[in-house]
Amino acid sequence: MGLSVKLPLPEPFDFHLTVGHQTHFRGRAGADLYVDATYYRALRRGDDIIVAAAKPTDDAQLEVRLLSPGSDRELAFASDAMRHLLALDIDLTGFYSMLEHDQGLSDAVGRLRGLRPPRSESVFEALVVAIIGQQISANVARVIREGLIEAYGTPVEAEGHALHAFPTPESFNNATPDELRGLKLSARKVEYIQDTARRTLEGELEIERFTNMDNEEVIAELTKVRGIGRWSAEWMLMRALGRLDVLPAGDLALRRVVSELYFDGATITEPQLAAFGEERWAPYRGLATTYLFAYLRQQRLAKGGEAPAQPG
DNA sequence: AGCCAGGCTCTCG
DNA sequence: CGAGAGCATGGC
Repeated sequence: MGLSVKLPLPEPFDFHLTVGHQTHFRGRAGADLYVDATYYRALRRGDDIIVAAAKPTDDAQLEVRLLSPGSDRELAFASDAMRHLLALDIDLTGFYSMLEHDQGLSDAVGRLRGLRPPRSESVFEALVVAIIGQQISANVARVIREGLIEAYGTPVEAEGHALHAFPTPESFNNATPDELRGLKLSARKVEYIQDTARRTLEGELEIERFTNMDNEEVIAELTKVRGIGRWSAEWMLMRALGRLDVLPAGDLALRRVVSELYFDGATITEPQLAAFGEERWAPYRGLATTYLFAYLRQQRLAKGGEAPAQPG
């Protein structure tokens, strides 16, 4: 059994699209699991692991269940976590009115109504995922991420499903570089990830340090860290801090999709995309980015035809 | 087979 | 300054 609570759903909210995007429409992606129309996640609270499940109810609410031992306190943690992970706290109305005046964007993402920009559990998770994803294709990054989480995450069972909490900074810090290289990371990415783990353990990357900074201040701070460039910092801003007006203009896939939608396939540079986005999408550049990535993921899925998403 | 992927650092002119 | 090499591996 276990404890549960029902959350009111914001409007608009599409559970399937949001969790599907979080799991790359594959049912499982790293620490996130989406099966039986239920979103599962194992979360860390200090040294404890809280296992939470979320599922929409017939009366248009979101039921959050606590699957690990605990009481009201743990349930409240699980419920807050789900609100954070699924971005239930943000207001999408401004973005949607902007969309009405943007033909290119609404043609591409008009069918994604109710998608919310899902978030990571922590700054550490967002940075590690960003570092893994540098330069390589989203597919390769996903494979490598799976391997790391299986090897270093904490295994948990949730209603018969295998689940992993995202690895701790300690676990990466204690690993030898050779072990991590064995998991398909380049020697350089191993350095970056272990350095990020060490800085996290030393308290240098605590989320509180960033919450009062504006985007450019956060980027300036993070890019002092070797291995974290502008793109990775922007990834962290979107995924960990939930910033809604971030445009990773250096992102190759984003440049290509914008080029297709607005420039007839002509190549655009990073400064061109930055200027275009500022004029066109501010203050919702991050939402536009999430929607375009989701659009790309759906395109790829439709083309590749593998790994069906859960029925919605 | 070879080339490109949701970057970043380092080196060199 | 800007340009170019190298990185690791999966997919086309």
